[in-house]
Amino acid sequence: MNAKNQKQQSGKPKTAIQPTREENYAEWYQQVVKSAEMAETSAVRGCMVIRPWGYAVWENIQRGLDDMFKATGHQNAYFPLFIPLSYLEKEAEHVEGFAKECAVVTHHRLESDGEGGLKPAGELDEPLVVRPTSETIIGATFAKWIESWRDLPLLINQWANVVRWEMRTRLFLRTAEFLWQEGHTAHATKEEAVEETLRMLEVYREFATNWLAIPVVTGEKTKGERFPGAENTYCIEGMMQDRKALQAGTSHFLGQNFSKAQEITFADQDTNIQHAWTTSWGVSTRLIGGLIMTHGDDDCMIMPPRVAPSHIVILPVLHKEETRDAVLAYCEQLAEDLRAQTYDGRPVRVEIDKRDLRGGEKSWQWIKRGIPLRAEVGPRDMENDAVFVGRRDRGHKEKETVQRQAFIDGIGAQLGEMQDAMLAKATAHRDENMIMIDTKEAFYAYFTPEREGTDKQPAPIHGGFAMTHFSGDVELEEQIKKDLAVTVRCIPTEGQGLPGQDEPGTCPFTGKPSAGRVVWAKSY
RNA sequence: CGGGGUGUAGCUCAGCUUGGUAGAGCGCUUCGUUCGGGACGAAGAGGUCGCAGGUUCAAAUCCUGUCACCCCGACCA
Repeated sequence: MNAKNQKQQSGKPKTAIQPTREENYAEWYQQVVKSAEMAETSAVRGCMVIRPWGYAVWENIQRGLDDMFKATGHQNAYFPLFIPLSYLEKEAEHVEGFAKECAVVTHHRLESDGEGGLKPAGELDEPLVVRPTSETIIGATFAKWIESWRDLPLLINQWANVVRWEMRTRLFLRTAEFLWQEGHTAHATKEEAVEETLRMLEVYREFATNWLAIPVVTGEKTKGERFPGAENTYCIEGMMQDRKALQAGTSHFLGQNFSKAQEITFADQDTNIQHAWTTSWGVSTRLIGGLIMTHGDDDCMIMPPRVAPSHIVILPVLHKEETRDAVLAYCEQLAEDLRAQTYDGRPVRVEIDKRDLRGGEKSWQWIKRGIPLRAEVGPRDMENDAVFVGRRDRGHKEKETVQRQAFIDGIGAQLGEMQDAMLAKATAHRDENMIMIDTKEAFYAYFTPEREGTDKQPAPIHGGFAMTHFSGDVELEEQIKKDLAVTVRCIPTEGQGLPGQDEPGTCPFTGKPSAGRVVWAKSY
């Protein structure tokens, strides 16, 4: 069904994109990615082109996180894209976990196939794996760098692309190639390594909450969901608007598994040779998918100001030739004054859209991109020394005239308010859809879609985060996954104020004792 | 990798059942009228119908294979 048909179909309000979230959430997501001009599919299967408006978001994410990594003592470095196959083979669980999704380079040149085409030639002695993650190649380097306890801790981060040959891909959420950062650290003691793992988990929580306005639950993964080769995996889990969970970042305590596999050893203060304790942690362009699914609405994207590529667009109303130059000059001055203001410790990011397009069309394009503020400026505003302002997290007709100077002076505060409002809204949605469940029947009912009307279609959006006691049986978790496609998202870490989290109780599925509640949900 | 669906103009799609040599809307270009809100009129450009075979006098249409994308599973950040 095309947009036109849908528009004519009924009296419902016209939305900037179709379908609405309620009608078809998965399709809505794809329309946002496309219509907000963030990314598109490419000629290469499973790989995306990140467009300037989407890439600018990634640059802001990088900047914010990188500052936090530096502030916690980490340094950036860069390691090879290619990993010798033998490296990957060293850690048994690790290989098993990644083997199925590795791209492998077997040749190093091309030659003519005699029919006008090219064929690979020069077979490599040892195949190279395109990194799916860099524990092994960085571990091998660490083994060379570390000799003494004085070399520890070693705190390294890499910004890079990785490749995981996934069966099914979705822009930003799961692509064959994606951009991410991976932190890798080595420590003298287990305690220090665990502390590092939790420190970076907290950095991720802080970033997701205060930069992306995505409220997250932090916690530990169950054995079945753990990173291949890790002792413990911790994660941040956000709730999307369809109430499914999105794993938005992970932090792994790797114990001595990788240091033993790769001989990362050091001489301690008693001259004994010891294996180091390592960690790794990462977030990826998937965060942008989380941003879309947390904040977007039926009119497309809404950017939290802190990571928005631009904060405000000035839309000059230029159709009268005699006022054109004056309006433009007024807009230029306004832009200059706004840029002199700061938000989040940096100059306000301002655009002027002078393109010769119809006002409505232009305005809708910026609405779809999710820019926080739109200022329409025409002769009338100029006469009143005012601007006509719309805020993206409010209705598109809810615009108001503001005195120019008051608007300029208040822009930083207004962006801050919008950032806070977005977090508050997302948090309320999360809290509304978080429930404590104490019986197996109630649990199964909660995750079984309700049928509505006569068409027998499952309710498209249902469920949420269910907190139950849990005995920890791997088989039970498997069974529930099979029955309902629901998994334990995490065993929440303490002190998040989650209801009943730390109270002991009884597992509703097995009747066995349980130390505390875990979070169950369907997930991406 | 299993089940389902779709590939036709830049985009969204019709045409396929019943084979006869390419259509619409949007977008784009030009001109005019408009313009505080996703305009209207006129003219114009644009496609070897995903790809490869086969059947046929003739294939977008029928058959086989193949590739890509989407949805549901399995896998996963």
